[in-house]
Amino acid sequence: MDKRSPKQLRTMKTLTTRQQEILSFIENYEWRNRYWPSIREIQEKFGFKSTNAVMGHLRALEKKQIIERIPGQARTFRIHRPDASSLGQMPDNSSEVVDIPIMGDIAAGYPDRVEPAGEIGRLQVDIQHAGFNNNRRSFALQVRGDSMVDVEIYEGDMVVVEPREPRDGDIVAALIDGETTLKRYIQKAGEPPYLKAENKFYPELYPVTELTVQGVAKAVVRSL
Amino acid sequence: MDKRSPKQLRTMKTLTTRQQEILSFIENYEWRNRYWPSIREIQEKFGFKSTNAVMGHLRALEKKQIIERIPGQARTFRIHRPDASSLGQMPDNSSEVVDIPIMGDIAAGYPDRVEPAGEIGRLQVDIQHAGFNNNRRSFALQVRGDSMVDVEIYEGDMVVVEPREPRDGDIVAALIDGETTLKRYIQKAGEPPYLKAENKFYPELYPVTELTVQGVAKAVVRSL
DNA sequence: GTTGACAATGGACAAGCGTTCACCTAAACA
DNA sequence: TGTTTAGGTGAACGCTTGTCCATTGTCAAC
Repeated sequence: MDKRSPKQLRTMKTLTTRQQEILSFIENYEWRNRYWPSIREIQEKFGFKSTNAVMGHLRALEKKQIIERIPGQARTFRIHRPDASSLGQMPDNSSEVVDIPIMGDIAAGYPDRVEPAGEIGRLQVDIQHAGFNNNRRSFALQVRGDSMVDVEIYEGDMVVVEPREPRDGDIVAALIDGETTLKRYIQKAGEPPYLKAENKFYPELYPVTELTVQGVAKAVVRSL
Repeated sequence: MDKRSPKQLRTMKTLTTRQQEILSFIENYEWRNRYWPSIREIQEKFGFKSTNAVMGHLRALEKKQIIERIPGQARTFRIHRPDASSLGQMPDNSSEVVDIPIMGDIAAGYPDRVEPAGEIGRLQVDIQHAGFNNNRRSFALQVRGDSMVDVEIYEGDMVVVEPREPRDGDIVAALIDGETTLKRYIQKAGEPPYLKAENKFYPELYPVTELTVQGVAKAVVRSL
């Protein structure tokens, strides 16, 4: 057991919830806009009534060497996190996204009917390759969870999904328990089809009902 | 022959020398610093005695839709540079799809100079995401070998490579022993850069010489 | 010879924006 | 019980920075 208190643990390198939120927003903002936010923009986003609230968090992040700033200069950040799995998470705040949607959560139906709230980013993918026709309603879906790690699809990856009837062996985007996940579609002759996770620690099998399968995964795109 | 005079040609879409210089500086600045320059920094770099000299060029670039700016906000640029080479060949007018050659083997030099024989397919991708929209001469490279399995890049995957100067931590396409492979580019302050395989069974380090690095990997695409 | 794009000077204003000082609350130490 | 850390309010100061006005000059085109 780690004898240190939660407090002590937090003061070292880990970030507090608030700090993580601030950091995520900053990264997210730059990712969307290609430039950094001003302190007052951060303030506004979090509803602070003083810019100094932001300053406190920035100072903390700077002391922990997560971010670096150039004193006195506007909108200049530098983020030291080579690890950057952060791109994959992007909590919320993606309000002003302009382009074609990456659906973070298509829980409640077909992608056509999804609200803008489900969009967590933009990505235009069109692949004419190996049967991936330049066709209609394909959409990108960002992967959460590790149900497909055995076929090398990881959290944060984007999967291009084409809405169509699945065939045996296809990887499909499926609606299970109100959440869209990736599963392998299995259909043997004379038997009802079912879904299967590609992770040996997830031995679950899922029945296929109407509206379960939303489309077939055609490609994985991961930005580096 | 084009009957229009050089002048007329220039007024359309091409940039004047000065404008090209300004644009290059801005792009370059952002590469190095990860944030945009202020107008006075541009002014100083070019030795202008008035900020308005810069303003004129920026207005011109904006009118030509090369750059975009947010009025009144500091250090906010957005650079739209549709790849000149791709502009001509877009399949149908599906906005900004770029088709990227898939090079099976780029052993003998820069991708520019590669013979069409090295092309084993074409991949039509348009990703407006994480800096990938800046594709000048991007090309796709099919991965052979397992030198990058620790970052989940596998044999058969296609990596989209953008020719440009690498930064510390980038994954780069590098020419080693007459063969193009993927490596991690490491450059610590005050030290010469080197390349490193992302596979714990490949502990090799490689020095960086001229012509070694061909570009920076921006995305992985795997068709399922 | 006039027009218009291009390039640049010089000065000044106002908004954007980072920074700081004083002060407050709550929880976690020691 | 006093002290530290995280989180926040409120207001003000002043540098940074984008913007605008007036003016000058060059060069090719009409």
